[in-house]
Amino acid sequence: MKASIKKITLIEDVPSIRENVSKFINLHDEFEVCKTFDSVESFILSVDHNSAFCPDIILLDIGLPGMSGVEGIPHILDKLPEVDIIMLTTYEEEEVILKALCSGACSYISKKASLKQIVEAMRIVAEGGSYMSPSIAREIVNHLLGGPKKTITNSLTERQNQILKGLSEGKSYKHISEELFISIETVRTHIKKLYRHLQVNNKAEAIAMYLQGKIK
Amino acid sequence: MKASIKKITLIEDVPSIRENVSKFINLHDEFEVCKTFDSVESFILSVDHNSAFCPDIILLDIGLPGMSGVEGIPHILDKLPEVDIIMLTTYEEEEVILKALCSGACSYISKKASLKQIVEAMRIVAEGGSYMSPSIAREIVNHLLGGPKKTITNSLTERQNQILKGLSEGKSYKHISEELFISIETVRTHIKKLYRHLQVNNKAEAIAMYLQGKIK
DNA sequence: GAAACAATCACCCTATAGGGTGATTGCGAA
DNA sequence: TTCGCAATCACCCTATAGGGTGATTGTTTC
Repeated sequence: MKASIKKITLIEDVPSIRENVSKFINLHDEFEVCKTFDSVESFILSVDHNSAFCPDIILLDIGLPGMSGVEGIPHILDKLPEVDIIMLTTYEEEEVILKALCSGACSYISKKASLKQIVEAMRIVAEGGSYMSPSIAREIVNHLLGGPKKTITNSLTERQNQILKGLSEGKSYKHISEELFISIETVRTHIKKLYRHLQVNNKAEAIAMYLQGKIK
Repeated sequence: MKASIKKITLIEDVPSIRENVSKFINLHDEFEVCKTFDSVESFILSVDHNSAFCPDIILLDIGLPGMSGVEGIPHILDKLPEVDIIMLTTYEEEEVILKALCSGACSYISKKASLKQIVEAMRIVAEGGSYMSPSIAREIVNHLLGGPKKTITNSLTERQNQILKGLSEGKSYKHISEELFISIETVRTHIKKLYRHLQVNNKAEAIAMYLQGKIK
């Protein structure tokens, strides 16, 4: 693993940054910048015209003209599902970074970081890790909980939760009633009450709340 | 903010660790260990009997006798929603740590880390951040994508996606048909086809797939 | 230019969901 | 000990969902 040279592609619209970063990366034996692009569009075109071309890591500017870096991630992963994407950010814009990570980027690094740090981030990623600053890490942990503190607002009874869980698994009222050894009428009663409690009018909305972790 | 002394509670079953960590933390002016407990149960009891008691940060052993640390997190957050929980782990068991973070822990630290590092992690958390090693960070990024590579399997047509989106927002067939300027029969046809495509039999299952990001 | 398929619409029928009202039991808090 | 409320069940009615079959139009692909 350590022996193989990782192929790097850089997508960045500012020529000077493109050149400086490329040069610095190429000073390291384990990395090699294969190609550089000034936009996601031109990168995609290149991949379409040469299916053999497949970098190991893409350094992707977050603020590109035309299609932004974040928008570009799904398109890139669509073509190259195995590639590791590191976002290059100007500031630590937490929301944008979180969105990039959710879209499939596996790490990010500030352009203000030293070139040394950029290479360090690439090493971490090449070894299957992901660099993350404390503030972004916390942001992500909050995201895991489905939004900071909105979660705690609603809360259902045990029974209501059991039944809502059943609903979200696609079970019918009848099926649920049989599983819980209660009448289908009782199931209906619980559902009516939990709808009112959640202020929704149908299964779909209730399930959406449940799956998005806005309950309990 | 910096001026206030953070109140720390330690939940750890091994007395020697409890004492050593407490003593070391108390050497630092910004932190103060208020109380220590040997189990989540005894901590909860204490909170119930003294509602005024509210630490800022809880250091929670992941491998406790009785209720484990991970199991204890929701119970603790139920009583003290605002508290920051740092898990104390023996090894970097990625699955367990991920589960702990999903349950509401905001960071974790290895017991093998130096006492200095534990205090460092506490500082990061006190400032609203979260410590995270590269391997755990990567694990979490993968989790954000809803499991490594399962996502890319299914894919629906544009129309099917629009309609599924409508369904997951709780809209009726009729409502959707009006929004898209098509007949309700057409909506029904699309839905029948997308159900077959996703191998489901009702709204609930389709919505679950949609919201869990298993589509497109 | 035939074959495949997305998008559109129609009619059949049954099953399921959703809203309203009302009742009983049993528990825990005021 | 009354009040509130969770859990249980019943019957009313209408709206919506779901499955089957079949047809037309237009685009894309081989």
